[in-house]
Amino acid sequence: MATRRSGTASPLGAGARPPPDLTRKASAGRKPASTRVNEDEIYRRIYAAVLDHRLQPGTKLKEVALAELFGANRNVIRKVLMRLAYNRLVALRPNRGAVVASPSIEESRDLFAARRAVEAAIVDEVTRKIAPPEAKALRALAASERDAYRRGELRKALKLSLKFHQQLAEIAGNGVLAEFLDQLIARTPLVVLAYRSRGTDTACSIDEHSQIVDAIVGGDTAKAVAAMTLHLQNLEGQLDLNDNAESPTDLGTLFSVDED
Amino acid sequence: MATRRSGTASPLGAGARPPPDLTRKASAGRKPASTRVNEDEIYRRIYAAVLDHRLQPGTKLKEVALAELFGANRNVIRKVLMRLAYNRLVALRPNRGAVVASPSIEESRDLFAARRAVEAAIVDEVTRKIAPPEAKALRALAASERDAYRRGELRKALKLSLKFHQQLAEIAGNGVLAEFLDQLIARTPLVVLAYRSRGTDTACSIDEHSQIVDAIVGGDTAKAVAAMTLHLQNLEGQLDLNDNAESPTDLGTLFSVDED
DNA sequence: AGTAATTATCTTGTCAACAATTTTTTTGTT
DNA sequence: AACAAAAAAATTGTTGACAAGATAATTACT
Repeated sequence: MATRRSGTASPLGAGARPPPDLTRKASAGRKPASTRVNEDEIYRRIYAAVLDHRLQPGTKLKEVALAELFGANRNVIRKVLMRLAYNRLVALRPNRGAVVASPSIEESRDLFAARRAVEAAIVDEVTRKIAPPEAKALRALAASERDAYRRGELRKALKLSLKFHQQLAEIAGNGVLAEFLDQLIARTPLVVLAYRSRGTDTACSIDEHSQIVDAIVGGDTAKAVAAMTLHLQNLEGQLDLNDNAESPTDLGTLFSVDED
Repeated sequence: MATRRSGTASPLGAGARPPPDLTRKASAGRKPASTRVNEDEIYRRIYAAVLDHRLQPGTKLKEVALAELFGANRNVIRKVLMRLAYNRLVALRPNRGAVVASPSIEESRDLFAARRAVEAAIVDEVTRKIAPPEAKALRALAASERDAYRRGELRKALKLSLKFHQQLAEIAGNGVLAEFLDQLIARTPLVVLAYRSRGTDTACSIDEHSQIVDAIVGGDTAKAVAAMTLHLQNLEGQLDLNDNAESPTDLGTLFSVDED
């Protein structure tokens, strides 16, 4: 029946990054159960599973299944799903449960447009106020990203790429914009996965980050903003965001494996 | 004791606007209780109470009190508080309950900077794609706002002002940016309330909206963006965002009435 | 046989009681 | 009296059970 989970492939591994948290618990690790994981960990697992294509868009995320999978209460799962819904990684339909989100083409375009707006503002501010040590740190980040990429460690490179963008936000010093950027960054991978055209790299084109740093250090805000805009446009350009192709939304829903 | 609520002034009226909702219920009004209100209504009530200064920053929002006040379950209250926390109208401290948020000066500045970034992007896009009927609608909005303001109906004027900004976002057609704007708009009134300098109007300076429309219709994106930026800077300029004054955070906490 | 209605099962939503933590009050000591 | 420690009260966090809604399966009917 439904409670059986013998042959069920449980594709929830580990390896994502901390989410925007609002109601974090202090320390509740009093129960020794091995499979027991806390709320943040569950969030990360599901997030990673979505990003690793282990959970396709449209897949239903049933509360009880997740609850017993993680050895957690259904309430905790519910909270995690709300957080994921807040970041648009899952869609929450009233009385009908949660499904992995299937971003539409339009939504994807909007997402990138929003990133351009937010990151342009960030770069503008960074260019105005950057100090030498911060510039050095940025260069170091871009360098290690490039190295990781050259060594073929795509996963690490992607991680460093994200770190680069977030570092810029931190230097800009605007908490609200940083928050927005986090939301956008959280949503981007799903879009990239859904619409990337065959044979292109998902990672940011390597030296673009270095070029952005150069432009920032140069002190020309317009030039720096242009560099960032170009960078994001290149990323978007690697995707198939034409209206012709059927949106994977419906396809994903149709072919959803429903986890057993 | 705690369950007594006879003399308790319950300052939760009505009159706010729909919040960013993720898990809306379809229809659950099967219970006839008169005091019974649904989740959205509770959200609006608390939101309005915060904006009307009936709930000062720092005021504790106890779950049971709110629950029996609205005739709702504590679970519902919890969800509402999470939504409010998401919009930074309340702060959620682990194991210590929720309090009405007290935005810091820095956060307030960041908020306005973010608004400039987001609304600049919106106006830019609107200027590129606006059609005559939309322009007409915008003018009508600006006009009725001005009229309401002249008639002294500040509340209505403020509402129309918000509507104007949201209408721009809708015309721009970017759902993500519209979402961001909603978040920013939701947070703005609390900041304005906390830091407005004596003797200034809270509402947007009247004809600025009309001027923005003029610039948009003119087709010059730079000019239109500048008009919007100026508008937002004027609004921010009406506030006391200097570091000298003690932040109302602590004051609010100290003087919190704690609802009875 | 194909389709509509009904029943059964499953899933989410709601609720109230219990546990753990924090805050307040009381008590004892210097 | 003032401060520190301990007890009591209040508040949040967690858990499991029940109810309502939605999906799937079965049966009846054309």
